[in-house]
Amino acid sequence: MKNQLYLYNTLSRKKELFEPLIPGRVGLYVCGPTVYGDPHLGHARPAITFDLLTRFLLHLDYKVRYVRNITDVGHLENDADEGEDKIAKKAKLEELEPMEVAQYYTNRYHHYMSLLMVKDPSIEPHASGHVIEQIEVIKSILDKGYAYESNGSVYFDVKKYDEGFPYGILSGRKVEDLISNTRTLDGQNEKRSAPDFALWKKAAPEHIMRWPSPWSEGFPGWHLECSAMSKKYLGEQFDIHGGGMDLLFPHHECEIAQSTVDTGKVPARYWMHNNMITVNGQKMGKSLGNFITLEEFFTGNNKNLEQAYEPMTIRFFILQAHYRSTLDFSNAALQAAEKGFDRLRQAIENISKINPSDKSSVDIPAFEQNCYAALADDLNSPILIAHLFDAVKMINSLVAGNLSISESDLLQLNQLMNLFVSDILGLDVSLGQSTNDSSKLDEVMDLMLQVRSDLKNNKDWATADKIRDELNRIGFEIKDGSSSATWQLK
RNA sequence: GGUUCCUUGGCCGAGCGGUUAGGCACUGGUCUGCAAAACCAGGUACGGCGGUUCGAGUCCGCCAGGAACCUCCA
Repeated sequence: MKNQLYLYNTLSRKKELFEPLIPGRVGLYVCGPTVYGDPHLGHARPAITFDLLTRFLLHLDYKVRYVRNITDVGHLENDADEGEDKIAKKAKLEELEPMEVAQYYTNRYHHYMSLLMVKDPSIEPHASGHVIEQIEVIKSILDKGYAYESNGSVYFDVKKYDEGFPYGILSGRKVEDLISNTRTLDGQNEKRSAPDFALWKKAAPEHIMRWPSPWSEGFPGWHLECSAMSKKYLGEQFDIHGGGMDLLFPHHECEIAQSTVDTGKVPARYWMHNNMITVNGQKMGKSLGNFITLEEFFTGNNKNLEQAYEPMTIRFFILQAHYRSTLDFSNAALQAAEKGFDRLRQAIENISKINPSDKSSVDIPAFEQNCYAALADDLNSPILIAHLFDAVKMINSLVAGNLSISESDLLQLNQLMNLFVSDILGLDVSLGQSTNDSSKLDEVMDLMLQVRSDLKNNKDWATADKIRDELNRIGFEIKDGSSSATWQLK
């Protein structure tokens, strides 16, 4: 029943059958956050995309080692002499220890990811904890002649690399184009050529995050941490490398070049890139200032938000679009997702109300096959969700008695809904009623409904409706059935 | 300027050569004292112009509009 998994590989620009290097095992590396700002909706996308991938791989019985880094050093704010580590800049602004800032945002990231039901990676290496490994990679590249030292900094020689290796295999860039089209930046004089990128940067005097190296007191270059840490934890070659599309160039292209010189191999065989989340058609990003933090989503405290949204609404919203498509944020879209998810949630609750028959008029194996086929086709979560809504309709019809289902099929249906909704899509469908005092609440509500029933029997519609309306106002939804009434918290 | 990608119904969002995507909203019906929920039924679509094909949102070309990357970024 489980299909073979096809994944879109950016390297080949087509869907490919996924075959791991070592049968039964998957090495996955995903570019994690730079911890200098609060996690926002953009951070949720790759986290959820690769969480879905991991959950599905685990379900397919692969042993997965999922490495997702924390970038707490190494990305430059400006080029060359103005070079300053982002973390350090923010730290000075707030007069905090740089690592204190990094730790604060790392904690925040973890907190919000767990609210979104994103599972922890197997290993979460910090760039700052792997400076030694990064220096080793630089030495290796220098030894092989593909890097040069300049004024205490070390640069990767892209032109030389391009002579013997296919620079641009991932992004399709050509070195000549890069040379002629690169925008004029300050301090290019240390580099031999514009596309060259830093492996090690000498720290400016005011730069407080610095480490000793054979070349200078400084810090590792832009793209080095991923090469060094993926090699350390997943080996010279591993299965899947993931990240946002905005990292495709230059980050991943440079990573491939570094690793190829260092180890002789393209580090990952499958490269997966999630698309951006946009606001009014424009990328949601730190530098654009149009991002909404996850905290704001959950509290509703942002001028762009008409209301607060539950973490599961956001997860469902993201999963309703394919990971390689842009997804446009709007309150209307979020609210539609909220209602849709609620219907799904309610249907799962309703499964327990179904009475089995001798035989089925529904096709559960077909439903199962459809779900697996959707996931196997490059993690097509929107198609999977469409099939789940077919099941919602099926469940409600079964409850209404329009369809019939055998006991074994019912058991199977229940398991499949649980599998796809909870285990694989990672959606928490519990309705959030606290269990502590719910029994007393149940008793009170039963009493209210009993009183209403008596009123209705006496044709006192006005009082009966008043009770229903008032309960509605408080937040209880009353559903009058033909024989009895039920209620639920809205 | 270079590279890559996108344009689907009121909104979101799949599909990518021939058969209902799905959700939200909307309309009619069933049920109900009336509602709500649920169920049944229904409508609205592939940016424009050419081309390939028996047949094109789906392939090709041109045009228009938009985006991402080329600079830290998920």
